[in-house]
Amino acid sequence: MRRKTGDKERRIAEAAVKVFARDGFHGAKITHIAKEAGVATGSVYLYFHNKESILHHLFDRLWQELHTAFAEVYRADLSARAKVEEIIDRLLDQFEKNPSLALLFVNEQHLLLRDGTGEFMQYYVDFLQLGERIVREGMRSGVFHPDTDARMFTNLVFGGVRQLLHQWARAPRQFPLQSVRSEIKRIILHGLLHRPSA
Amino acid sequence: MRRKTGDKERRIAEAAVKVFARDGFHGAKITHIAKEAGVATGSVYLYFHNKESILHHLFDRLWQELHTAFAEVYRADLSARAKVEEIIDRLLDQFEKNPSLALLFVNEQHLLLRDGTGEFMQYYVDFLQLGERIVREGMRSGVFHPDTDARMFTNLVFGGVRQLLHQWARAPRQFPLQSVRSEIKRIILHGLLHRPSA
Amino acid sequence: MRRKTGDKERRIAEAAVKVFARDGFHGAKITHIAKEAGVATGSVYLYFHNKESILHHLFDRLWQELHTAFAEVYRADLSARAKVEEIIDRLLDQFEKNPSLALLFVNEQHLLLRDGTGEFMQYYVDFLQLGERIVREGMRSGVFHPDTDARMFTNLVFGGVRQLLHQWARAPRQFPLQSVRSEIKRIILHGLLHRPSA
Amino acid sequence: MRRKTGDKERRIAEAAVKVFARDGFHGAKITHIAKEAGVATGSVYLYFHNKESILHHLFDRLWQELHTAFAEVYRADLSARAKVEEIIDRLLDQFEKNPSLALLFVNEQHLLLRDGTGEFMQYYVDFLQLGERIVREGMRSGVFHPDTDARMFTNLVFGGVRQLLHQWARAPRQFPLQSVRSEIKRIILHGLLHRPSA
DNA sequence: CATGAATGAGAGTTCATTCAT
DNA sequence: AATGAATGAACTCTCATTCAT
Repeated sequence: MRRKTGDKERRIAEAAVKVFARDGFHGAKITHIAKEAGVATGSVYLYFHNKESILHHLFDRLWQELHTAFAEVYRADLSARAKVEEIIDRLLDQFEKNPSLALLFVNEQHLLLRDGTGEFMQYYVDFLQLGERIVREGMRSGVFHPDTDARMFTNLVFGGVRQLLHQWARAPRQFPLQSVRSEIKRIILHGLLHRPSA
Repeated sequence: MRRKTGDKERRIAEAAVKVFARDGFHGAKITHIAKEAGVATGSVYLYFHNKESILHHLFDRLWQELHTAFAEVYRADLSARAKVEEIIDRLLDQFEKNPSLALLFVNEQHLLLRDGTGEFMQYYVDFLQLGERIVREGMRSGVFHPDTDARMFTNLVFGGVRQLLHQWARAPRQFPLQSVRSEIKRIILHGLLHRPSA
Repeated sequence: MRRKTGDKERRIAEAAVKVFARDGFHGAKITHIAKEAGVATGSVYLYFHNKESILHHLFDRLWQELHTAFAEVYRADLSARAKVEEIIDRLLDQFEKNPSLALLFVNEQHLLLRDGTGEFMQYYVDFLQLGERIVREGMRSGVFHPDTDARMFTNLVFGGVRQLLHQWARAPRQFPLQSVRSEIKRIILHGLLHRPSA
Repeated sequence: MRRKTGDKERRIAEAAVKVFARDGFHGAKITHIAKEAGVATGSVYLYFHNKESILHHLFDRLWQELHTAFAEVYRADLSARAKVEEIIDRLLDQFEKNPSLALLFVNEQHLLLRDGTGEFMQYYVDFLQLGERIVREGMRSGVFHPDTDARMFTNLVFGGVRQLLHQWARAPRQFPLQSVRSEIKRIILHGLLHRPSA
């Protein structure tokens, strides 16, 4: 028999990231994914139930990894501020090596949010709650401004990071990830206003 | 209710906003848009060249309006800080009456960004530059922190607003636009950190 | 607009009879049916939900017509024997002009019997019951043999007619419908045995 | 239970009868047949050239057995009437132990009749001719009615048996094979009419 | 011989777009 | 200008068959 090589699923998944990122989920043709993966069309269906399940798989995996990273940060012995900074870093780390994944993340997640199902959904919700919890932690300890709305803050930052990730993926030179990291932190921590007295 | 007068184009455009928002651009069927607009399928093609051009039209119009609003703010006799606040308000104003438009804005714009063409593209780029200019203006006058990266800041805020707009459109109760406005401003102006001395 | 000509559905239905009869349901391609009907592929789906529903439609219509004919016979003022003969005639009448319909009837009905749904199913069951009732009627009046099992008889005759219909459709010369009619009647009424005394 | 010895071909054939009967030839998947036979998918192709040839094989074997049985009857020292009765019995005997085989016989034979090839075809034609010969034999000896059309009669009976076999396979309780046997014989021999004088 | 993963041609169906009325 | 029936290209998915192991 022809033994399952074991990397075929990964090859298909990686090809899908690339093609979904390039053509968008609806513009992506299974045939192209198969070709990109060096596999026959039908083989895609040996590993994935259908086109949409490939997308689900990718987001499930992505968010599972993010979740793991975030949980680690959350449990770490760090100040709330350090946790906020670390989470931003971990989020960006996830995409640093793979701009295609960033484009997928930024452009296609709404397809899955629409129906609200999928393993990844739980991780996504957890992530937002975790962000809120850290913010409240910092508020209790007096480091963060007491009037902060934790949920708004978390979403604001998440959306900002997402947008910058998008810009980076489209033009890495103009938005070097190193600057992205530091600028995000500076702005969300200190705000835009200049306070010479501080 | 308006009857079949000369406003068919607008009726189709409005129907498209609704259907695109509900079903997504690719899930939306021209037939449904026509029905929603109270118009025959073929009539859609009397006013729009094809499906994609409807989307282009919607984004062109949206960004043109945003552009007008932003330009007004930019030229106004306001402090840089007030301009930043005002721009956020104008951005949210645009969607306040129309959650469907917000969903369209948030979920489907990437389709048009992909190829980088379209009238709206110029307005979008202009908007980001205008944000940068205002930030630099504030930096020069000493109100904004001198180390701010204007482009990063603008994108961060734009992404954050986008995300909160999304949340609002999906669950208006949990993200009342009024709170969204004030929280965004507070956070981006003062940052997350608490400075009792300030 | 392009007015619905009204005969397109019939053209498709008739083409389907022909193609199903020739190639079998599974061997039949929608494309071929469309071409045979002088219609575009997609047009088939304006009139029928899917391939299987064409088959359902054909059998529904066929059995509805048979049902009407049978009910007429049943209600007529005829002896039980005359009714039996008449029903056989009506059954064959239905196919006399359309050998393809006969092949469809003979070869593909089992596909629909499998799941037991469809409008036609009721007519089919009714037909068999009606046959039984006529036989019992004749038994009561003493014309038919008292030991006859009405259900078995009905099925036997139905099966026999079906088989001869099949042979006729495949080789009309060898099984002229006129002989088929008279032979069936002779055999089922008098049986195979020769009784000189009778 | 037999283990993987040299009987794979038979195991596949038997599995095929079951699966073809249950799902129909076109609904049957080679994979399912293989699984049912306890064999790998590819192994099916070691014993059969392709899917259709499995069907051919089954019908060839079936008709060969029927042929043997019929030939035996034909050569036996029996009256024409007894031969007719015996042939009906032998036909039903063949399926008595295997309702799946009956369903296969009844529902899928038309697939092979279509092209008219296959070993079984000869046996099938022979069977019909043999039926005719017996009928003529009985006519010559004066036992059967002289006006009988032997070919029509044979087909009528064959079709009737087929139909009753079908009913039995679908609902054995309602059509017990024992009653089926006796009723068929009674009806075809004596006919439906009641003749008190006889 | 046996295996079952891999193949890829092919079919049903959808739907943006066209066009006769 | 307006209509909506008609079109047909194109895509997803299936599954009989093959073949490396």
